[in-house]
Amino acid sequence: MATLSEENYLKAIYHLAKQDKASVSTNAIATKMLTKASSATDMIKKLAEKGLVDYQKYQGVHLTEKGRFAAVSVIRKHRLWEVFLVKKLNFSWDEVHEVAEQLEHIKSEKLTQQLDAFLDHPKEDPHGDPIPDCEGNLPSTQKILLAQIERAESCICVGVKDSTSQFLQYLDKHNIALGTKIEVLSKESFDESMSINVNKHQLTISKEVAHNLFVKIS
Amino acid sequence: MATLSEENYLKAIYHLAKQDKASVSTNAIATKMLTKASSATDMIKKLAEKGLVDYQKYQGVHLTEKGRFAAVSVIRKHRLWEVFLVKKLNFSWDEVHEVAEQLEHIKSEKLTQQLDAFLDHPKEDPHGDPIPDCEGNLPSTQKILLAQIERAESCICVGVKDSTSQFLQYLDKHNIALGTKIEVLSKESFDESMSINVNKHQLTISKEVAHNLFVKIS
DNA sequence: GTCTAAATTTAGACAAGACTAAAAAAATAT
DNA sequence: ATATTTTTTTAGTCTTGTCTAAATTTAGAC
Repeated sequence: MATLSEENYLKAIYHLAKQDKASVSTNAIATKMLTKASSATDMIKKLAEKGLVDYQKYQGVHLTEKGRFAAVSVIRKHRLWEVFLVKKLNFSWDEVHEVAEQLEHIKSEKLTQQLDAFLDHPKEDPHGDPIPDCEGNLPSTQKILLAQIERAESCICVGVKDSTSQFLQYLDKHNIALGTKIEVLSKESFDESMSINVNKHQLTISKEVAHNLFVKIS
Repeated sequence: MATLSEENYLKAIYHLAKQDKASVSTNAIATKMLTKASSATDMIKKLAEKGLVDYQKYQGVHLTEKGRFAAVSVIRKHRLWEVFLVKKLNFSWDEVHEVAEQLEHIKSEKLTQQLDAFLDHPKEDPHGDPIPDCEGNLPSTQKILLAQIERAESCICVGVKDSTSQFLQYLDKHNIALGTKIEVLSKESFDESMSINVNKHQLTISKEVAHNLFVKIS
C-alpha cells in the first residue's frame, strides 16, 4: 500500500520516535530524510490521510498502530537482508546498509517468510540490532553504551549505534566485532576517552567511539 | 543510471527486438508496457536523450550497444533472482516472476556477482531461459517449439515461451517439467493438436500448448 | 505580556511518468 | 493518385515528491 517514499518516511519517524517517544517534529523528519521541512509537511499530510500517522498542525506526528506495523515490517526486511548479505553472500558488515536500503522495499510476504526460514530465523542483524518478528514484535534489549561504564569492568560488544562504514571499519581495524570481550581499564574525566583492553591489546578510544558501541556487562 | 521505468522499457524493447530484429514500433512498446502510445513516445525520447536507443520520428527505435547492455543486465538479474527463489527459497516456477520483477532493479554490482557465485553460476533460469554473463553475452540456444515437430519423434522439454502461472500450472498438472521426456505420437492436421506421451501417460495437447513449449530432439 | 526568533505550513513551481484529445505522418485501399 | 485508416507525435493536464519563498504559528527572551 505504502509507496517507497512513504515507507522511508515511516522508518525515519519510527527511529526518531524510539529515542524521544514524544511526538516527532517536522524538522526532525526533514533532517533525517535529507529534505526540506516543506517536503516533510507534504508527506506527513499524505501519511495522515492514509491513517499511518496522527497529525495535528504544528504539533508533530505519532505513528498509528498501522503506521508502526508498516515501519517495523520494513525494518524487519532490512535486517533480514543484511543477515543474508553477510552470511550467504560474504558481504562485510560495513557494506550491507546501502543494498539493504533497496531490498527492504521488495513486496512479497512469501519472500520475507522464506528468507527468514532460509536464514534460520535470525534474532539479530550483523550490527547487533534485533530483528522484529512477522507480527511486528521487537524484543526490547537492554544494551548500554560503552560510554556509560564508569569503572574498570569487563563487558562484551553487542551492537553499534552508528553503522556507517567509517565507524565499522574503525572497529574492524581494532579487532572489535560483535561478541568481542572489552575490558575497561580506565576513563579520562577530561575528554571522556577510555582505555580498554581488546584481545590482549591495549587501546585508547575517544568519547565518540564509546558513545557508539553497545555492550552488555559480562 | 537508468530509472526503474527506463529499465522496464529497455527490457521491453529488447524482448520485442529479439523476435523481429527490425526496429521496434512505438505501438509495440506501448502494448507491451500496458501504457498508451503517447507515453511510449515520451519515454523513447528520454531513452534517446541518454543514448540508450537510436530514434527517428515515426521510424521506431533500436537499442544502442549501451541500451542493449543495460537491458541484458536487468535480464541477468531477473533470471538469477528466479534461480535463487526456486533453489534456495522453495518458490515454484510459477511464483517467481512477480518478485523477480522487483528484485531485478536492485543496483549493486557486488550483489549480482556474489549471488551468481552463491548459486554456482547457473546457466538457465527455472523456465529454461539462458542467463546472460556479466559482460552481457547470452549464449544462443537452439530450442525449437514442440509445435514444430511434424512426425512421431522423441524430445526433451527445455523451456517455456509463455511463463504465466496459468500455463506453468497446467504443465505441473500434467507432470511436464524442464528435462521431462516427451514422445510425440501424432499430430492432428485439423487443429494442430498433438498426441504425446509423458511418463507413460498419454496426453492430448492443444496447439496453444505446443506453441509455448520449447524442446530439443533427444 | 509583548517582541523577536525559530519552527511549521502554505502557495506556487518543477521534473518524472502517465493520460486524453487533437494534429500530423505513414500506410493502405480503391 | 487520392481517400481513408492506422500509427505516431504533440499539446496540455494530472499525480507524486520535491523545491523556494512567503506567511503563519509557536516558543523564548526580556
